[in-house]
Amino acid sequence: MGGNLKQVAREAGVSLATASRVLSGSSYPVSAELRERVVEVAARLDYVPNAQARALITGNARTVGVLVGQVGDHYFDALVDGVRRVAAEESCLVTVVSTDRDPERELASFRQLQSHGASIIIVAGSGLDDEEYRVGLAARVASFSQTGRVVLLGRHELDAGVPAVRVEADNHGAGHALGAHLRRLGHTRVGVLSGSGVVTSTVDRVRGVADGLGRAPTVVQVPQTRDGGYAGMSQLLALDADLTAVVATADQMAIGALAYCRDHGLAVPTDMSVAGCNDIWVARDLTPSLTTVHIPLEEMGGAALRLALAEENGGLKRQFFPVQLVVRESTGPSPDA
Amino acid sequence: MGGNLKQVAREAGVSLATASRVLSGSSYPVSAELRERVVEVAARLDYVPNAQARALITGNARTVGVLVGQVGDHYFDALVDGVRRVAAEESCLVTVVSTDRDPERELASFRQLQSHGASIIIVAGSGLDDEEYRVGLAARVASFSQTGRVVLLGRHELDAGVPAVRVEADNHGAGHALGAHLRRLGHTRVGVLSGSGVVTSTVDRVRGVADGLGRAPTVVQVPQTRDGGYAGMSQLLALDADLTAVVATADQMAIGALAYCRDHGLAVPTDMSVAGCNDIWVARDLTPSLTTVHIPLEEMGGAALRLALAEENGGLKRQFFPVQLVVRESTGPSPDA
DNA sequence: ACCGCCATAGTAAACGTTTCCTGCCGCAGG
DNA sequence: CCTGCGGCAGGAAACGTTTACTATGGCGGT
Repeated sequence: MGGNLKQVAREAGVSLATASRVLSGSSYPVSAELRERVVEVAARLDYVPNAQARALITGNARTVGVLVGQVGDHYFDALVDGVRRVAAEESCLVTVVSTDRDPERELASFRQLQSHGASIIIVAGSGLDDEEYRVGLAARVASFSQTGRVVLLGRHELDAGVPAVRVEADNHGAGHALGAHLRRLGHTRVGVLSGSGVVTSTVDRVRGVADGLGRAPTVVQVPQTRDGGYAGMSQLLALDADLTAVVATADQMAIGALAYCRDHGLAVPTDMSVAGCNDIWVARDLTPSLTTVHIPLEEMGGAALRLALAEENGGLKRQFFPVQLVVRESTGPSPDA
Repeated sequence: MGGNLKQVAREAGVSLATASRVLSGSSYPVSAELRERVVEVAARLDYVPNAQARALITGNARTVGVLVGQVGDHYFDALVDGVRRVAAEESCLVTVVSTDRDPERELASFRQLQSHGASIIIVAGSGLDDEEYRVGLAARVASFSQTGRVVLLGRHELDAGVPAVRVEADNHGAGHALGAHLRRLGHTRVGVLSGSGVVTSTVDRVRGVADGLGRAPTVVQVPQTRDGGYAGMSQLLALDADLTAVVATADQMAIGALAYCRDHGLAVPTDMSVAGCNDIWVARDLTPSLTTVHIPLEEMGGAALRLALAEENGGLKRQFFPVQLVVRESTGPSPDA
């Protein structure tokens, strides 16, 4: 299993130190002759430096860990894409680990990333509203921030004392915009398809809808998927057959709701208005195209990493992203009006 | 920056060796009393083992690297999700790095993963049909396979001598199914929206369409995105105004084509049949719902990792996944017939 | 001619683990 | 009573790097 630095040094007839200095890009002066010899031998032997050994000494592995709630969920995928885009520029390695919305797994995964020498950990996970979990996470963050930086992405349940960079979207504002939009259209009986009720971003959106609408909507909690939305639509109508509008806390669920309407002869938006949240790319290509709220998820992901990298020099500690209502064809005036 | 093994050992009044044996789950016998003391101290100090140092000795970091062509592309996202699902079960860490379809970056990234001690590297990247690149990749694979396993996922341009596990889908069959389907519907003038012409999976699909159709379609190469499909549709009609059907090598492009048709008053499928490939989740929720070919991308991703893990004990070297045509509403009889 | 400094090379100590090997103790067999 | 062995603890080497420190030689300044 060839190819370590010692072999290169021996083959090139130089000391370990010299070889290291050449190949690690050190500023220490090495004569042109030796330098060239080392480079040549390294190429010939296909020397690949061992980043683990290097990190053991320098402490910095240029590695970013990202904790997400669920793989395959567009919300997290978009955030991660943003992180990766920046990571590529900075030639950082990104390790994503999914916690499947399990608090215990999230803590364990955090530990695992910490163990593997990540220098930045971005927590985009579930953001659970659970006391024990909160304490555990705070402890992990405190422990890790001695050696690296933590970014809390799209969540805010930890109090300000916790040493972390924060990147957040205006989730309440997103819900509020949708609620107000429906109110302007004359809707009073509104349903909400909500993802898990302990995830802070979801909770904020639901509250926002209520506030924007000026009254309490009917809420059901369902899996945050297309099929969850489909099933939830049926639950909502069972709870209140006179609903004229539905808001989903994520576009996938809204798409499920649209499918339900189509399958059950409900015209959208004539009989039923449907709106989503996040503005996934396909929202504009549906029929009817989906009213939703654009949330700059990719930008947020990118910002998360950038802030963490910049913070070395004491940069910005918090960034808040505004959202924007995108009105399309799936919402219209209430038939009651 | 506390929390290393030496501190735990000192605090517990035992030797480094004993502490290590307790905390690394070694089978070496340690008395119950010391064991308990070590565990207690480790918990109290919040000891987090340094995986880098450990990997330096054991050589095994339980880390999987995945090379993908482009983040945000559903094709790769689905593959990666499959990998991650299995990785979670095996508690492996997954590091994904995007090469943006740049061969040079792909090679560099491969090196970077190798350097960071990945024990398995899954190459799902571009699969370029380029000689120099092929040689470079073969060299990297050969180098890495001395210490780890390589999986080539969804590509086949490397010859059989290269020591790697292979997981492939029947890309030619996918194209063939679509071509044959359109032929049965009486279409003769067919357009193809193709992604990059040097990516093997894409090339295979295009050939498949031609073979299934029994004649050469009009092909344009466009970016493999929704907007690429939209623009490509316009190019195709400029090349042949009498087209009655279009096949896209990925669903996003087909969605763009549908949007183009809607914007330009072409009824689907009456005036124009449109079909995609991959069967992304939203395909059935479009209007009209999209005829496409289901490719088990997640299963393939999962299989890739599983085979690599199993191969330690000399497992299967190659797995081939069949595909299935899914006929929906976006294709119909040719208006010419 | 001597002192000291710069440029460059090499030696060895660290980084945090795991594990080989040696050593101690008590007990059973001769 | 001595020998051997098994259960357990610790010392120290090793993994592949980086880097602080030391060593050498040439050269300019006095």
